[in-house]
Amino acid sequence: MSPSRYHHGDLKAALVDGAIELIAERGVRGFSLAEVSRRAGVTVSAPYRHFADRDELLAAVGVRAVSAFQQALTAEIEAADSPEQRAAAMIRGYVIFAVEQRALFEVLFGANLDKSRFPELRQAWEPVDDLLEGGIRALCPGDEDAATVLGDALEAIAHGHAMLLLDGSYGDAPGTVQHVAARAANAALALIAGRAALTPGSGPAMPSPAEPVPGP
Amino acid sequence: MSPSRYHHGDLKAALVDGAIELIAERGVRGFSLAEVSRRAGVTVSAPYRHFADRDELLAAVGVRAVSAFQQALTAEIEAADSPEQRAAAMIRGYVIFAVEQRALFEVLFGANLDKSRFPELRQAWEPVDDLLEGGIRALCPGDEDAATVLGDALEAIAHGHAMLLLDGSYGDAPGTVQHVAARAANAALALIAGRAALTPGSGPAMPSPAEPVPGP
DNA sequence: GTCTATATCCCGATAGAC
DNA sequence: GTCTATCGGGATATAGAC
Repeated sequence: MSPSRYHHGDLKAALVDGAIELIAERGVRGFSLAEVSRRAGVTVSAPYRHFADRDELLAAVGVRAVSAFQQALTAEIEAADSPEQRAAAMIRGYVIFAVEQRALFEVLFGANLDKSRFPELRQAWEPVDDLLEGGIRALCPGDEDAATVLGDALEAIAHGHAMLLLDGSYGDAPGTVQHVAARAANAALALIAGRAALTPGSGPAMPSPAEPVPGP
Repeated sequence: MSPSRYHHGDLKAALVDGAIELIAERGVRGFSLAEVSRRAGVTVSAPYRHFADRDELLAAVGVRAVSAFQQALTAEIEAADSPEQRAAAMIRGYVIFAVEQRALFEVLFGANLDKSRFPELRQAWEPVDDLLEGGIRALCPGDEDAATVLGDALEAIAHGHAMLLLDGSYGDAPGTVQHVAARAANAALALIAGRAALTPGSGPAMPSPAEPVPGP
């Protein structure tokens, strides 16, 4: 069955798939190039034909993760019919993605990849940025600063719920994911309803140093 | 002079201190018993006289972290004079603590300690939980469920801002920490102002959770 | 209570054979 | 493109000397 020399069909793709599986099992911390190689049935040196080092493989996973994230958010948005509902749907999709694609989510926000080294990663984020930012802007027509502040707060709501959910802070009873996602969406609606309190000083006293959308 | 040996000193405390320093430099991921031992000036086997294993030292750091967290939140609360301001102050303290005591914060939320193994950790959390949930209850007199939902949402706001801030999503310009903490507090106030949308089913009938709101 | 020494395991990365 | 072999590093943890 095994010839003395064995050429893999598409090792590069197999390594990315294996990395996702491994991260799903052990988290980003438990990821290692060696273990991924083992699972792909190749020696630890084989991956270096396709990736310069460990981080380059992680970055490839990251690109796929951003794409999946974008797809998930887009799917959620399509079912909504008002700016408010669209924002709530995005928050809901954000939380659900974190759980259902936990490995990808961990790579997105926990891999600490060097963005300057992997410009394709930063580039992959752009459509997601547009998606999030554009959805929020509809809530604050003609007020860019307000949209940025509101967008950051909404994202923090999504991210906070997602992280605490992944940490197990909400327990693991059946239905918890949908429950928490729904509550995150409701929190988003509550924040939108009370958003007048977001900018206490009516003027734009504090220009934001923040980037509109995250990306590790 | 700092002693290079702890033969007759308090190695246990020195290890906890060193662990915090190390985590502050390299994060929880970069923590290792070996490196902490090196920094304390003892061999890698010495800590095993005081801690059964690596996680037991981390748990000791965790207990100290919870205590410091509680202290930070309490200090913020004391300066507030209304339930809303108290909640906002807690969120602000939460975010600032995450940055100023980053190592402790990482242990609290990123060490993934087995709480069933370290009941003292779970016990240490109880006063903090009471602080967070109790402060919220004043906003929802006589409605425990609403208080829980609101409390979880507020905590998610704090946690989301803190995590994104630590991840560098908001950049590192001077003043960013105070700025983000203030925005998190404002988001808390906005959420409180619009909290009717948090419980779409039980509150006064609202046809749509978020109907058009007067713009800025 | 700490040290020396050791066992065992993991990792990332490279050189050269085929 | 993959393998074999290897280097250099680090980790946790234990046994026994002092």
